[in-house]
Amino acid sequence: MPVPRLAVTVDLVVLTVREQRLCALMWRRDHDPYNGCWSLPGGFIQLDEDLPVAASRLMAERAGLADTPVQGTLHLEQLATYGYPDRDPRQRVVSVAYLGLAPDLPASSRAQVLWTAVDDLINHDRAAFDHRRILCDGVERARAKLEYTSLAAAFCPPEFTVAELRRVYEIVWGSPLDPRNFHRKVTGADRFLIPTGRTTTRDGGRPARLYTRGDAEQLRPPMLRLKPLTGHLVDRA
Amino acid sequence: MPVPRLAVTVDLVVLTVREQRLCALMWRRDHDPYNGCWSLPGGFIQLDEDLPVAASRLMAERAGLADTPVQGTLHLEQLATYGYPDRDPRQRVVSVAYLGLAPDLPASSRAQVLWTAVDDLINHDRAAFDHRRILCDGVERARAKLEYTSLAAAFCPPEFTVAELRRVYEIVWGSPLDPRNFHRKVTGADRFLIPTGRTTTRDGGRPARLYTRGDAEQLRPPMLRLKPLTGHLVDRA
DNA sequence: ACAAAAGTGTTATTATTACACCCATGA
DNA sequence: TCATGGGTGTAATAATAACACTTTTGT
Repeated sequence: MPVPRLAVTVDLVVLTVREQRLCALMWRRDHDPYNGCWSLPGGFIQLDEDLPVAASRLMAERAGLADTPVQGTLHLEQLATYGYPDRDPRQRVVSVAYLGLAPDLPASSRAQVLWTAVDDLINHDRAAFDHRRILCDGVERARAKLEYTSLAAAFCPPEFTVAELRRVYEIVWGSPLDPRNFHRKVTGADRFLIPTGRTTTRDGGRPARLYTRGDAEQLRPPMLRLKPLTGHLVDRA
Repeated sequence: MPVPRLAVTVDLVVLTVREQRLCALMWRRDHDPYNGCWSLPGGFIQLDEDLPVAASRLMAERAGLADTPVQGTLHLEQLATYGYPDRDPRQRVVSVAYLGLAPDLPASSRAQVLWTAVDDLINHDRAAFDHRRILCDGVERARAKLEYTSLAAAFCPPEFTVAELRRVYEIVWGSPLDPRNFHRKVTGADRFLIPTGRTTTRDGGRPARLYTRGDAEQLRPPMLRLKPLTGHLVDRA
């Protein structure tokens, strides 16, 4: 019996923190289906292309973000795969979603792709296909990973202050953190932050020390947010 | 330009604990490529079939485990997707891997599918395709999730003792835990274990209370294993 | 009675929380 | 000098780790 063959796409959930809000890079559709709705940037994978390669290519082509705008800052990881039969009304498409975290960069020059606040996207639901669901899964993954990894630094410029890092946590989690305790926790964690020796006053007040991200990928014990949120699983039979 | 179409499979990493070892359900290949090697049970998805449905179907067809041998015990979740171009020498295949956790059940009656110790599989490397890599990712996911979820109970029969649960942790993590502290931790966690009132002496010694799994999915604060292992990411561009 | 495993108590150490307080800059 | 945010100290609470010790069975 013949092997069924399907169209496979890569969709990107690219998140950043800008203007005190968690934002996602969204594509404004200008034709049917879902004309006028927001969709995640993405596209079909090529026959000779590995999945992460396709994700990087689409990040440049469709999201307008070159692979390494600042060295080492752009994070890209596989999120999950979505494949129920009628998720695209035209044809069956299996979509491998990738999660990208970026500092506050200028997006593409194209007007079609825009940073959009995640809250608005989730509440007003003008998202095409199942992209609201994929976006939610990506946001929840990012929230969870801030707890036990150094990923928050991916939202920051190459050099950042402890308070800037804290604001990332507060905006992504949507809850305030004690500045003093946060400071001790992240500066006390082994290999988590590396002081550069420089300082900045860009946030006003007393000069703050600047750090770069250390090579520790895990944060143990984790930073804990209260209310674990009803952790809705990505997929379950 | 035409949309490329690819073969899509679902592969299963099904884990259990038996005879004091962590075991995976493996398929002994009897034809090329990789004749004589072990491969993960799996197969092509059908055109009208959602991914979790395909995973359940293949769990029955190829792994010989019916969907609910014991109600609620069998856990199935999406693991990751693998798609680099030459992972199957015959044709390009994108594979969505699922992770299953099961109590110590008799596997299929077919001789072709067998419980095999994970240590041996990883050390001797007689695995077909990239199935060693997928297996490792599944094992690492299971290890990590024992820390902060109640998933260890998925390896146990419907009613189990605290010591049986502890042995799951010890075998999956490969390191001993203090029985007293473990006991207090899991019995003290809210909604984690529900006492049935019954006891058993099947492990010898003083009768142990039997529990069923509670409805808490998270364990906070987490159970922590030392040496976080070099957490190798599933996928990264 | 004894071995074996379940389960409880206790204490030292470590981490988190919730603050008071001081420090260094720009205006 | 004052407002603003950066950074340190400290004491109460909670969690963990490392034990001694008691309980309840089978043999």
